[in-house]
Amino acid sequence: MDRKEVSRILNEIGVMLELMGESPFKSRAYYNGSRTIELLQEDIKKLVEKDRLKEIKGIGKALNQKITELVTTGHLKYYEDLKGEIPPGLFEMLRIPGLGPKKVRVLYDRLGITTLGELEYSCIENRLTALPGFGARTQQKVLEGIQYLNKNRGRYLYPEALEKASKLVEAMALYPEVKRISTAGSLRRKMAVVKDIDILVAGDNAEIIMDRFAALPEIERVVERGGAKLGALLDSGIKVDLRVVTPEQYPYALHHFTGSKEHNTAMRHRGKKRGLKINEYGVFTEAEESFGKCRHEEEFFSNLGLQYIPPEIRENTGEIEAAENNSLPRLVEPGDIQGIFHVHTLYSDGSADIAEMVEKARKMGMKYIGISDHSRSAYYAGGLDQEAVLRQMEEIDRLNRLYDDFMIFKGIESDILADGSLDYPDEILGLFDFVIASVHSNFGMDRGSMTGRLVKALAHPCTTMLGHPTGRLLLAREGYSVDLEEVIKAAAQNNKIIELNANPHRLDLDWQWCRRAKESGVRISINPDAHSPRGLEDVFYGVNTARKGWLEKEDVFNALPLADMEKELFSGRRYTQ
DNA sequence: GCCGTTTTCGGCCCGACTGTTTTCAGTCG
Repeated sequence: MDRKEVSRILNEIGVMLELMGESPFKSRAYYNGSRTIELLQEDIKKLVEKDRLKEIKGIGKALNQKITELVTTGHLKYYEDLKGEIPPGLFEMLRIPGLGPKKVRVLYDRLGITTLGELEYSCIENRLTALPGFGARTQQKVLEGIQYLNKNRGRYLYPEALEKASKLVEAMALYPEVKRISTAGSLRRKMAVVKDIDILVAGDNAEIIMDRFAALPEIERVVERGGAKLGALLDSGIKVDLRVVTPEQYPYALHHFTGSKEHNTAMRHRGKKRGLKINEYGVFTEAEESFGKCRHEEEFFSNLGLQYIPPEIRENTGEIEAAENNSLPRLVEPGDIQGIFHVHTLYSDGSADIAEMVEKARKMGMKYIGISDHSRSAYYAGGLDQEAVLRQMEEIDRLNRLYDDFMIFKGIESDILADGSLDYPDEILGLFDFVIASVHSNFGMDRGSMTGRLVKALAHPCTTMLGHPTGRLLLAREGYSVDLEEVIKAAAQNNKIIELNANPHRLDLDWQWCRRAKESGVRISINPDAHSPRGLEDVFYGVNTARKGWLEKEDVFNALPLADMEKELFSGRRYTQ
């Protein structure tokens, strides 16, 4: 059993313990354990073999024993017993806003409700109002919650949420009462998928600011409102939380509401050890006096003896320790990107010709572009036969003569066939400046076979990089089952690049794995997988993910200047007969 | 269930908001 699965089970145990009314600290121990395993850098099987799990902070005797059982046998009796006691429908009920473990437990104990359907029926029958801690309002909210769940899965891709949030922020910034404003939360941390939009405002009159906000045309409905906080639904269904603080509180609140929760928790623990209390209003000594003054987040961190931690990496994965030691990475920036690979054209399923893609790339300030249409097996996408490959190469040669400050590299996105081989004979593959090897078929292979398939493709001398390594489509499709640890190892051994597919529906490799690749010495190419000129801009979503994965300029393949890239692609890497 | 330069027992991050209550529990972030 792998790391991800172990992490999922520990988390589920935490939830079940809450549902059973166990000590909240006990379930928290499982949540912490789950998170720790999820972010584990080392191979969990090896840790178990060497009996080194117990050295990890947060893994004690009980968790050590349980994780060991899971990893070695694939089962955990404790987990299965718990599962036997709790109807699966209770987990779904937890997704309803306003229902937590305690209330779900009451519904189960008193009304015997075990599914969303039964719950909806009980609401309609007006049975919830008689329960302790419930009333008419709660019953109505539960009913609405069920309907909302049915209508919407409630998770959104980053670009959609960003667009909506930016509109709200721009509109609010025009009001004189709004002194400062920013998005916060997962959106500011640039997560690939977000649940809601958090907006923080500094101002002295919260009531007026909340009135202004509630009156914005995008706001469909205000669902909660207090003295400092307003929750609303947008017409698109996205939940927005607005929080108003005073200008003095703003930097602290911005840090607090940016999170992540895990980062904040660790920051507060660290503060507490130094006799400081950290909350959204400030940093305070034990005598409740303000500790240091700050106008910006930079000062918030420096007052606490830390380097400035960029929002993207506030995930409590070592950033606080690094900030303490002055060893935070210098994260890659959009301006570091020098060129763009993985570009489709009219030759296969793109919507523009090579010249149009080149012009757009040049406008973006790029110094090179790597054209890579689909290979012949990708019938559905108009994959290129050998004749088309040669024709395209001639066109690229012709276009290249037009520029002395820009380079078009000849490439292909070659399907990785089921047996791990590439889609053309080596004589053809050897003609390309670069080859992206990607899986587009036989997604259902078992983990071992799929891993072997990718490892074999990476070992091919003509392969330059591995495209969209897991094949996932966010909110739509799980990736294929593959052992990324092995894939990264193979990339390192063969000196190959791994793509970070920057299409916002993919963002594949995920940020945790970017970091793992970096540590293994594997460089990442941030590729938009563009099918239109506009699509080239997706590369910047990939930069977000790369930053979350602690990548620096040196870790990013397409941050290489043109001259260095020419050396990379025109020297020994290619297959020669 | 985890943890310990005061501790192997007694803590465990913190606060706002809602709806139910009449002083607070539960939920959420």
